[in-house]
Amino acid sequence: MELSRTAYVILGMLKLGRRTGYEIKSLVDVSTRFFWAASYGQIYPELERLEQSGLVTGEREADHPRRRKAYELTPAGERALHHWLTSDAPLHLELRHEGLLKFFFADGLSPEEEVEQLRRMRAEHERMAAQMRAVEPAARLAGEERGEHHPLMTLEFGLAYNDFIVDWCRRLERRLAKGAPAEAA
Amino acid sequence: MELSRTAYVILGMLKLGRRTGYEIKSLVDVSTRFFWAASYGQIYPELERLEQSGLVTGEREADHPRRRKAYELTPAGERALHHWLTSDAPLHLELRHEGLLKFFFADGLSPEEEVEQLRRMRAEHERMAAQMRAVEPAARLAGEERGEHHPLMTLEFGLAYNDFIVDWCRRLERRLAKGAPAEAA
DNA sequence: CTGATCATGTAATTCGTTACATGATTCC
DNA sequence: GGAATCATGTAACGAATTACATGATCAG
Repeated sequence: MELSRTAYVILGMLKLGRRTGYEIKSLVDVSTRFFWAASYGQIYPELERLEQSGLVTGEREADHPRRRKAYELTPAGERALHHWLTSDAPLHLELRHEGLLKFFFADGLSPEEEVEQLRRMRAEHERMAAQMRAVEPAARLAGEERGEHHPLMTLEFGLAYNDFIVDWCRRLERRLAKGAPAEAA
Repeated sequence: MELSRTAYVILGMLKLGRRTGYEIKSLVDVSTRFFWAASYGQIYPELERLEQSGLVTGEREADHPRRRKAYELTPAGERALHHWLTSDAPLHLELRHEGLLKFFFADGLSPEEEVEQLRRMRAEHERMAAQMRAVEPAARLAGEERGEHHPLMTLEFGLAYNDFIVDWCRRLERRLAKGAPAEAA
């Protein structure tokens, strides 16, 4: 029974608690999104499939003021999640970075044009870092309350990661500003 | 005239010299692949489209021992490339990292299981770094000869980037080995 | 009462990979 | 002579985004 990565995102989120598709999507958008995104177009059909295969159970909540269907993990779902978490299958690793792609081809640009591009790339990573810092307090609180430290640690990684790229951009910008030679580090 | 990112990869590679589709693919596989991949299924049809729109010209090489079609940039192709390189359109930035995804959900794992996963993630990044180091001398030489420093600088970034992640994994592995508390950095 | 948010879903489209098919040439 | 590499292409499939449709409820 091969599951998609998105399926595991869902199983993982349900391990953290009973949730609707909408809630899963909202959570993803402030947490895993930075290294694994998911859209409604994936989540709802995948929930359907997971229920069909008995890895999750959905329940219409009659008490809730809104019409909604909340899901939780079945024992089989827990097992599937744990199996994936400990499996030695090759990891899907993928980076698509248009800023780096442009930089690769930047030999024809003037120093001014190049600095401008580096600034734009840096701005994007600063924006991401800011978004992460915005959710950090909530993540810290939730983590402490529930004894779950990994979501916060992943967030810290994301911050360090973005800072790393921001620093790299900044160094190059400075060097180019000083009538710089384009020599490597 | 909106072009795909893959189209720009091709234009960029042709800016560096006259090339066949096969050669472009080979080059991509040892250079941009780490932050922007491309397959034959994209390259050949895209070359066709680019020729149709007059951004590249292809020529059957009669002198060459093999039957092949080499392409080069037209002035319009050069302009399109330069326009993209200096444009302020939002950058496509995407990271998909199954290792981080697992780490995010790792609160249920035993320290041993977690260390094992971190090791696997580290191994993948070490492998990538090794691949980059393998092509580094050639990239350095080619860059010096032709005065094109950015491909090499991008490679150096890739190395630093992978080392950054490798270090992060290593730190956590050590902490976990010491009967570690899972506290954040 | 009105806009924001909660909530569920689907259809169309785009993007990209994988696998296959084919054949020539070069290296050992 | 046979394996590796050069070389071009396509078809099928899968993964994911975007946009759309729909409607209820909540906050001001």
